[in-house]
Amino acid sequence: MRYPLEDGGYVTIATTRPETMLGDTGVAVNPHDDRYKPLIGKTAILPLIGRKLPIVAAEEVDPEFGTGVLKITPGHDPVDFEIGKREGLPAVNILSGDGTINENGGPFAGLDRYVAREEIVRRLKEEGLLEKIEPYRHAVGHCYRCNTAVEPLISTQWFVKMRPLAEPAIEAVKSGKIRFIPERWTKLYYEWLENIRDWCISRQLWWGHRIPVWYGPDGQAFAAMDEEEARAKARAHYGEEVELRQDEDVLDTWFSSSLWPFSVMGWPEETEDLWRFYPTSLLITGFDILFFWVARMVMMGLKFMGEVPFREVYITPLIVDEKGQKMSKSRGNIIDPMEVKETHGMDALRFTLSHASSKGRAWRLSWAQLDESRNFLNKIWNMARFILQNVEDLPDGLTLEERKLAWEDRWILSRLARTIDRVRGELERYNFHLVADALYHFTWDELCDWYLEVAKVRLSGDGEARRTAQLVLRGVLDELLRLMHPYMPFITEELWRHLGKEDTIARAEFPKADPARIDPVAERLFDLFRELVVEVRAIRAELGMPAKAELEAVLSGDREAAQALLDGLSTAACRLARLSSLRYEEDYSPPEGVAKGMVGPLTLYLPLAGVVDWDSARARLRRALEKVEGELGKLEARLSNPGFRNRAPAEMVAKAEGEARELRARRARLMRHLEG
RNA sequence: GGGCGAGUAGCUCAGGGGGAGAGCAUCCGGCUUACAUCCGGAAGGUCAGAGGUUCAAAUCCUCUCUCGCCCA
Repeated sequence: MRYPLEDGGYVTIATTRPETMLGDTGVAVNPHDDRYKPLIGKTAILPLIGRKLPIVAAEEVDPEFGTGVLKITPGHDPVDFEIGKREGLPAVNILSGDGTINENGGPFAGLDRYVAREEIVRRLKEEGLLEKIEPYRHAVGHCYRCNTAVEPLISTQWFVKMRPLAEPAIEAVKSGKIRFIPERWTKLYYEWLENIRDWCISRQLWWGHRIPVWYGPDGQAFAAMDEEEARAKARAHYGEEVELRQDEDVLDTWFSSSLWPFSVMGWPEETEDLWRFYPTSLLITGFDILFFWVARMVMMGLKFMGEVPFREVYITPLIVDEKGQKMSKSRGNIIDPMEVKETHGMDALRFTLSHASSKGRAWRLSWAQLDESRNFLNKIWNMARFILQNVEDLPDGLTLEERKLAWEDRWILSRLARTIDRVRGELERYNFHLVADALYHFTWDELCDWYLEVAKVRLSGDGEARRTAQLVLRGVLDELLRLMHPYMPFITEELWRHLGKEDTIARAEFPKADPARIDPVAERLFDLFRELVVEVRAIRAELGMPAKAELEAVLSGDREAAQALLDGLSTAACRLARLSSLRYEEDYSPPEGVAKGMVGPLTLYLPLAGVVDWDSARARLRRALEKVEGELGKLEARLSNPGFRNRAPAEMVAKAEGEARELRARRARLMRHLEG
């Protein structure tokens, strides 16, 4: 559109909304734009209307965009409004509430905005003021419900003055009355509050909490708790009864939400709940509403209750799909909780979310992870079923007191005690994913893979040994269910009842570790036992032994270690490693055709029959030797560094020396076996 | 322009000063009476790059690169 200049000539201005010209009160150019610099301070004439438009300088104008000349319509554009305010240009509203042009539109008054648009274009064309029309993809906002183009216009709205509210909210965090986890969010919180702007709380919606303000006939506003109070205020003001009209707008939902910590407990009544439960201890929410909600709850809590609404704020990441994209229906990457409920169960969803929670910004959720959780729950179910089947005949009243525990009992009880400690510790630090991890690995890798398998030895027998195993199994299940319950409430409740409990598990005591159960001796021995079983299995698998062949194994080396192992765990070792026998010989001289392996300070001899790849056997030993030499090389380099000996803690030096000693012994054995 | 987060095994991610871990995927072998949604074994990584601090760096500091988000 061409806007004539008072002194002759014209400037050309591009617009996507020609009808807004009716509200133009100025023209702006960029002060650094040489093309238009001379025009600053001059005057343009608004076509069709004749209004005089001062030409002003504004940094906001992008010389590259359009023609580089901007028409200023303070009444209908936010940027123009700012410029207009700065330059003292009047704001003219040309629109009525129904989308028609109002009396400020001169000859176009009464026309629908789109009709007016066509009419204006036609008239400009007639007057030779239309330079050209070209297609353009614009970014005018549309209503997400009715898809109507949204027209910015100036109106009266209610604002909350934020500065006086923000100061105490900053102070509450600075003084430590509120703590953010992870701590880094604190910074963002400060930044927002320190640069806070007044908050517009009027919303032009048809639903919601209506703004509690009533207007008299002359527009005088009366804010009140209800209409009756407003009426009283009006009566006092006018000295007579007048008609009142309530503001038609509703409050921003975040305004109502900011009152939530106390309004849900009955505020403004002084209820018992309010006294008892305000402030709460912990708020858990996503970082995306740190400003919208969290900061505002703090401000309102301090304002109306005189106290912070919560002591700690745990900020979670945002749930996204496995590619890191925000879940949205239009993108089609939604994981629907209702579908998860059918296919995997809510426990699986809960466990997955716990396990996948992290301190980053993305909380990735995928069907693969849900599968993993479902498998874990299935494992728990089967583990519990096995235990329950095996303790059916356990009489009431028996306890572990005074009973002689097997090595494996001491081991699993020790591991459980450590797991309980770990779970409690990580819960206190809000490391939910580490809690999930601890539960997962204790249950699967220790209880199921090792303890249950070893316990089968005694369970298949009878007498007191069987009773002890049963008691340990039942006890471990009992504690483990309580420990897992917050992470998987449904399955644990169900199994709890199968354990014969009357009351809900939700009311049971959360386990507390008994330090006396922590048993490093049993852990060391059981580790050696596991090493033995794994070594036998590995040798068979790698050397291509038939899976079913039962073997006679011989141990030699450290007599003491072998003794404890054979005394307590040889039957279990035979069962788990499929051995027909396991014995110790101090100076064993193996015949031909014996595979050799390393088990801690012991050497394992495994006479193999059948189709065996002896080259692999030697290769296996060589690989072991290479690994030992590699590790030993690094250790010795460290130990020969004077700086390490002088500066590192003595226990680190001692540890390295011990490890080097063991590796040297192992290396010697490996070399001997490779020669033989 | 400013700020924040992420970059570790093929994939998804833990770990956060003492020498690298999980699940899935891959390869080999198993229906061993709780579980094939399972069991056993194996392979796979100069922890984005470059400097620095330290006896010691995936881990702490600085810079660079890539990706994502927030604010203006």
